[in-house]
Amino acid sequence: MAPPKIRNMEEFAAISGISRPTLSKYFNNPDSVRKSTRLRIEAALEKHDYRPNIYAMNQNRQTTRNIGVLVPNLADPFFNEIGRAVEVACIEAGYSPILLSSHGKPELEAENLESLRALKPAGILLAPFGRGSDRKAIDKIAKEVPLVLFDANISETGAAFVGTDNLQSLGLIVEYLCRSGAPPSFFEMETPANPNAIKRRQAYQRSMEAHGFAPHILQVKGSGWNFEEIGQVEGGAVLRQGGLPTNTLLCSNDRLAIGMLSAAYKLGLKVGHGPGCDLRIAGHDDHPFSRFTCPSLTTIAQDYAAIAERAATSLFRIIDTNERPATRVETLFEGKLVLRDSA
Amino acid sequence: MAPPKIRNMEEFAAISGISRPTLSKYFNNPDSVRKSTRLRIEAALEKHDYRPNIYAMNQNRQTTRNIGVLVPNLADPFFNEIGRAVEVACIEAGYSPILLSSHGKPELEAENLESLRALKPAGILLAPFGRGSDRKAIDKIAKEVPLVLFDANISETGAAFVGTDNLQSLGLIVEYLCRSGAPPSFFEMETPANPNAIKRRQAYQRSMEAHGFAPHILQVKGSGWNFEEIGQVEGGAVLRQGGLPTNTLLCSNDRLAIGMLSAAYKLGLKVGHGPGCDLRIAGHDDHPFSRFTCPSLTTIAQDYAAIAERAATSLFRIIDTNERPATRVETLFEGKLVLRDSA
DNA sequence: CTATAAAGTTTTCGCGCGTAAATTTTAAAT
DNA sequence: ATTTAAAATTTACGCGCGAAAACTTTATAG
Repeated sequence: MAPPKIRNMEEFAAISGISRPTLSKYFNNPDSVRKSTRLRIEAALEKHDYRPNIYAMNQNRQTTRNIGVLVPNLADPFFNEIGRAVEVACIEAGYSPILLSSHGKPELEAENLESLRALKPAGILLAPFGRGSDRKAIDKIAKEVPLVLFDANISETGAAFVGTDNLQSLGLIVEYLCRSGAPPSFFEMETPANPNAIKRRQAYQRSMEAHGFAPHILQVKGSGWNFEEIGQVEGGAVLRQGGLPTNTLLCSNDRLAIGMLSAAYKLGLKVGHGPGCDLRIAGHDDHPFSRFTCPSLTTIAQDYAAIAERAATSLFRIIDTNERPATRVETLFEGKLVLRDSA
Repeated sequence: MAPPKIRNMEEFAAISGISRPTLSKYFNNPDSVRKSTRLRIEAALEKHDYRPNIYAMNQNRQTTRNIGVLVPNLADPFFNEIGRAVEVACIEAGYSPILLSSHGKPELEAENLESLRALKPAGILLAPFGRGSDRKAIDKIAKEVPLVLFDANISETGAAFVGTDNLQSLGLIVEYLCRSGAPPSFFEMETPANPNAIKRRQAYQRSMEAHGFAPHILQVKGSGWNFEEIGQVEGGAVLRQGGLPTNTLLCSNDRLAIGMLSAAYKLGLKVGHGPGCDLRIAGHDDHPFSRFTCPSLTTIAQDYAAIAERAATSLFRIIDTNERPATRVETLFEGKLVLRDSA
């Protein structure tokens, strides 16, 4: 390391014996220079640890190498995992992801999109709230910046969508529950903000009818992101009240199921599929905690790694080709049944 | 809204009838201009929605308004909450927080610090890994940028530290457990990476001795951040093996306790303090899920709001006064006992 | 060895803003 | 009305880099 710190690219050019424009090319794309000069530059970099000023770099670039990644709530383990997977995919493709969370507040979504716009990102990967989303705000920014939706779909918005095939995944778990015991009732919130929840309800109905059973849907009050709380309080009320057609409950997502399991425990109900069990409870999403609930939770695992990968590559293609796809592509991955002790 | 979009501050100056240097002052500190002109600027802003180019803004500023916030793992609800609280504190103080997670990988910590350095932040709030942290990397960046540690302390590093008083909090829960039943054994990982874990063990020992009991520490194998898994597997082994001096277990943190609860459930052990219970289990941190475990978890709640607030204000003071405090201040907040069903 | 394209160099400009100095205007106090 | 300080304007420069044009060097092939 040299005592005189390098202040800018000009100084680094002087000390490394490479012209500044060539260095500029290198930093914007190392593959755009000849291999021999690339090695010379990298050798010099190791000796003097210079890094170009990112603010000056991005000032004149019409488009940066930043990718905005916005999810509704990083505190939700599902979004944490998928957000992380998307982040990794961006890094591997040579982009700089900026992962933002709206902390469960839909109004923060539009605000975060505005913040992202100020960063002049090359593209945006958005997992929208759905109903709570400001559709106009999303459409507006989608006009300026390539934008791909994932997890939750909003029709006709963004250049593409990648998510889970709720029709398939609900079919899978309804089939399992019917085959292994009594057909399930469906437990969900009254006014789900998330479009997946709505699709899951519809898929539940269709699947039940396909098996020749009458759907039975329990819709409870509650809004926001405190799903466990809602599952515990309202689910407990459902269990106390009784009158369920069968002993089997399918929850719209694992977090509701976790609350429901907690309520069942408090009521002294034994959950599971073994002998002497009072109740079967299943969820959806394979929440990281569903392996540690009491009993462990039977659920559907979403292929979040595939979703993240596909969403990212879809965006990169749009960025690289610099043209929006003619038709908006929707890609759905299948869920997998995860059998545990609760159902 | 006017059709001709404003491209830079000069155009906005022309259209708003305010000189560009005054606008520049306004954007860097709205209170630095007279109220009447501030209102004129803001009126013009509403009409033309111009926003200065952040890259050009930060290029010449020796220090930006960015605050880097780095936590070891945003997937951990505790860090998610405290990270969010820190974020809010920064926003309220007029800074732009940049929240980064090292995803449980200590080697990412140094990398993230480097990324933050490139953003020329006004300051950094760091919750370090502890043992896994690259102390030299932290010290290096702390020389350039005001840096305040929170949650986990690393002696003599950073300008200040804010965290929880583990001595007090462990004393509180050990006292409760001893008073309400048998004295607890302490369950933890063999080589905890986090300095808090080490302090908690020491605090447990002291507290037990103060109550006239012999400490009994169970150290199990395991590393990384899969605490629930470790609690389930290794905790289950401990329970099966038997030979515990009492029926009471105090876990080093809630996530271990959650795994332990899961193991106890699988073994058919009834956890709680009521009649007919086999085992008492307590944790530490008041994890968001500890209200929904079976049974709900007795634990210690850290005052993360206070920690976040104090860490942020400590940093702001250093930034504003532009001088490191003569002595490194360590602030510890008290934990609160949260009584639930598990102990 | 020569032709030719590819890659590197030199030179120059400008992005959008921060910032400083000198000057003029405005507002508050006498 | 006068004084005076505070605030706004005018003017000018430079930050660190992207980017383009014209020129020179290097590499590869025939």
